[in-house]
Amino acid sequence: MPELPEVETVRRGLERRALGEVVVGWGVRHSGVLEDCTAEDLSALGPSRLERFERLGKYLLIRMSCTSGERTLVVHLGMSGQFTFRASGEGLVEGFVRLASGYRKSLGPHAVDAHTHVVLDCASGGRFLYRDPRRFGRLLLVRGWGNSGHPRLDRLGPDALSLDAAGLSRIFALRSGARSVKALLLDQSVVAGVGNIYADEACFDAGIRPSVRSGRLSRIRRETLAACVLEALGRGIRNSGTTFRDFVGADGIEGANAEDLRVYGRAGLPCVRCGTELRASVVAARGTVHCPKCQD
DNA sequence: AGTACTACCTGGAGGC
DNA sequence: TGCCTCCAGGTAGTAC
Repeated sequence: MPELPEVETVRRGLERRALGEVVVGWGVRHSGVLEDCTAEDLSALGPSRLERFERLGKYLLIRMSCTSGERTLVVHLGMSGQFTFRASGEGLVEGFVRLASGYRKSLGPHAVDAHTHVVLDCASGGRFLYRDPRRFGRLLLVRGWGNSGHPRLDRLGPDALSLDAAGLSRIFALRSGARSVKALLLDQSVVAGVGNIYADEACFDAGIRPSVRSGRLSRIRRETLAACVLEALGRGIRNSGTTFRDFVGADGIEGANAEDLRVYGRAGLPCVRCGTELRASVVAARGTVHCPKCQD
């Protein structure tokens, strides 16, 4: 479930740890994760210096200088993707923090296992691992350093963090209609970066029921929702992302935001605001949790 | 055109 | 203990 805050956490970790690394070997173990490119295409890049780590919505954009020119490695983590970097000589991070859910990894995040699909070896001896148990994630290779050049990128609306609340509210006004507020938030062509967790959190913070028709929101409530979306995403980033199962940052460390969630994953538990039992439902074909008293 | 639904994929949880 | 079924969810493609 890597959404904007999780991808941003990975991006910051890579920027801190792996800027300037030169990839010299591409080990593709499961080519199914590659989209519109082949393992041969990657190998043909030659030594590739990683110049910048950027992000657009839930996509990680790795800007590379290759012998054949500038390329962007586009990474989508899908539901369970991990993109980690271990510097040469750096010790393995063994085991994970045990979560409230009780879940715990048996393998270190930097161990190559059956779910490790791509291994990038660097001239320094460092190594990137792309691991994704559920295989919803994808790697794309795009020419140049732009934010377009592939249908997946071209379809995206503005990145949520590129907007202020007023700008986001205006976009909501333009794109609202018969569909639910939750469907609006999840549509990456409206605003890129919001997924199921932060959509539910933002709706709770705004006091808006996720199933409400987006076109029925008043201007004031749209503005509140926009502010709450940005606040929920910001909180997620400050907490280094939400880990329910698989998410880890570039260093293999889990995020702490799961403990800060108000509604997601808390169906049946009391509302933090009023104590009413939180209700589970399906909205926009996604598991959804809301407070029947605080949200209307 | 806008909206809704489903396939993809796998591990984990729960039932028996 | 082990087998089975169901569930989770981001995106693209299809259907309405």
